[in-house]
Amino acid sequence: MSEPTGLRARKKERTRDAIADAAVSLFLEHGFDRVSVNDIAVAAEISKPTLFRYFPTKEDLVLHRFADHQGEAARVVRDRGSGIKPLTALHWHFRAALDRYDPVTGLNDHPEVVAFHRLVFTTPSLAGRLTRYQLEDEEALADALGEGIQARLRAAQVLAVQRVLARTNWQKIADGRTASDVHPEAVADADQAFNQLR
Amino acid sequence: MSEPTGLRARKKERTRDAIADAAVSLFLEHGFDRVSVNDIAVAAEISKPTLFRYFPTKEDLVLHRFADHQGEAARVVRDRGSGIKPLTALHWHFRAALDRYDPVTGLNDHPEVVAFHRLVFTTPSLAGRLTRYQLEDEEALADALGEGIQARLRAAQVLAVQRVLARTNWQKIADGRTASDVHPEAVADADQAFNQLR
DNA sequence: GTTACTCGGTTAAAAAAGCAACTTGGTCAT
DNA sequence: ATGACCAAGTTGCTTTTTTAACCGAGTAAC
Repeated sequence: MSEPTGLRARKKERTRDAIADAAVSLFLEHGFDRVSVNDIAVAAEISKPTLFRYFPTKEDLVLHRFADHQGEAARVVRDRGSGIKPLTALHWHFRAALDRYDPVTGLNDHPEVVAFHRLVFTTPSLAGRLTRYQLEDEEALADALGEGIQARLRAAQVLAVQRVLARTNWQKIADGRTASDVHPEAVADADQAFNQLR
Repeated sequence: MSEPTGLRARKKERTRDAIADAAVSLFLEHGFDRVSVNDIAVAAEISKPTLFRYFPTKEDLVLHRFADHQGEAARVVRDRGSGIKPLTALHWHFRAALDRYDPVTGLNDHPEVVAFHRLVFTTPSLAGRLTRYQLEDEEALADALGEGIQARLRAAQVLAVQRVLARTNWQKIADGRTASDVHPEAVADADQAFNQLR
């Protein structure tokens, strides 16, 4: 089942996690701009070039969590069962994410996750970079949906909807409500939004 | 004060410790001969060639603790203050080791240390290899003491005395007594032995 | 305005580690 | 004794990491 991870692969993954963890925890403590990549390298006990071999930019130290979900929407569409419309596949996928309180849905009240979201959206360079990821995601989804301007438009609308939903959920959490409390509304919002898309 | 240890040196030392710890704990649990170097490599999460880059033989995985004290007697003699006789320097050094319950004196009742001694002295290949270390130690001490057969003889006698003292202490500990209980006798034995050497 | 820092990011060379396949020597079964 | 196996070390090759030095942009001092 699980790939026979060699020693090399296992250590690489651990190093990557250690770097990202050190970075995020330093960022949360002091703010993105007050922490240098050198500080992170020292905290993670690696050298600076090694850090950049794992993450292309300082921003990616934070955004890799989004990056890891790159192209997910496109994949969902491509891998949907036969006879299922793209939009329903995406809808189900989002609802499933909601049900497991996946952080990407904004529906997660773990303090760490909340602080992380705050970090991303209140740091300009991070928010900026995040939109680049979203653009690529959008392109991939467009390709999965077909060709021409039509596919592009639908891809943009779907992702815009998902962003609005996530942002809405996050806002309610930020106001102090719990994830499980918000869950029903989140599901209702999602259903309405996806139905409206058709 | 502390050497400015680079990243490389620090990690190397940690790896070395991790290997040795994994090895000794496996040996203590299953016995020296029932544990393969491969088992150790797996437990320490390194590859077999890497293991042998750190320790030349399987025995050295255990004996490095003695190896790290290699040439200590010689050093004590060379670094003694002016006007101090070699024998007194060695005497004081041994007494200091007794006072801090250094495992090399045999005067240490930590279960781990006791088990470790048992492991070394009941495993033929280990005991054998240990004598090789002692020989080298003896040569170094002889060189520090001077030249000729005279120096050699004295070196051999000093180290023989230390071995007897350690073995005596260890025996008492093995009989169930505590280190602090044995300590006065150990000091008296040492004083007598060293005085007799003059 | 020049000087000197700091910070994000890169480069080249050398050390270290991983991997797989090999040698050597012993043990056991047939 | 032959062949199969296992364990201690080794070898050659590749990948990863460290190190120190550098680049280019920004910025504060004077």
